[in-house]
Amino acid sequence: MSVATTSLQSDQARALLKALADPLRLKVIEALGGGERCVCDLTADLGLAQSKLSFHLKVLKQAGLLADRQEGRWIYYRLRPEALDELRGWLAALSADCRNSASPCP
Amino acid sequence: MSVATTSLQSDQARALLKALADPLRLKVIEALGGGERCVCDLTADLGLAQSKLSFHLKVLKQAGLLADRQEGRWIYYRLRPEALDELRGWLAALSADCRNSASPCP
DNA sequence: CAAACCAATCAACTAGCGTTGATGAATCTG
DNA sequence: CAGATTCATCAACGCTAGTTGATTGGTTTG
Repeated sequence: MSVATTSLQSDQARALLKALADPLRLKVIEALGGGERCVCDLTADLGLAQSKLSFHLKVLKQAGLLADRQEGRWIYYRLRPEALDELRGWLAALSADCRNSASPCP
Repeated sequence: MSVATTSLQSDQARALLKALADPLRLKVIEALGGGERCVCDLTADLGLAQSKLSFHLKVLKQAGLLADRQEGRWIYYRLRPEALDELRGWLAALSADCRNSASPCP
């Protein structure tokens, strides 16, 4: 039996999918895979306009994929792997359901 | 060690995410969770314009999430759970990577 | 306190995505 | 073969999401 992570609603899953389905945001996610980073580092590493990055960070945060923390005038962002795991669980349920499929219409 | 399902490229994963990140397409996916269906059934069940459904089926098929098959003048669509599994694997890798994260910048 | 710095926000613009209604291609029925 | 049925495709439109550059708010430094 698996650890009962309260399974996602369809809408919540869609919000995560939508947030992830952008090339820039995916790069941000991957950049944060290595650990917590402040915004100024991310702009430098990814070569992005500050405004642009800020927009995407907001989207990711609102989707629940990122958490942030302020320290002085820097703001550090980090991944929330729980969000990824929840999405993974949702996909697993979807995949499982479709295997014991009913017989095709005759 | 995990079963080596050749892990997805970032771009391929993004294509899947993008295809899934639409309310209508998600309903189609869920409708096909119960097994193979022909287009006319889907339009009826989901209450969609034929043209609209056809558009989304194309998107899902191009992303590799669906497969189809013709029988007479009907066309049956079905889920490809492999695609969901591949995406799940990709998410797992992402989640795993970000756990053994390097120490935050000092 | 003034200047410098970091990041969020805003308004204006652009482009891509989904919708709509009509048309076309293929198959079956009478 | 003519008409009907099923589905894909197309062009035109509208809307939402992302981009851009400037401004604002908050923090630190001199």
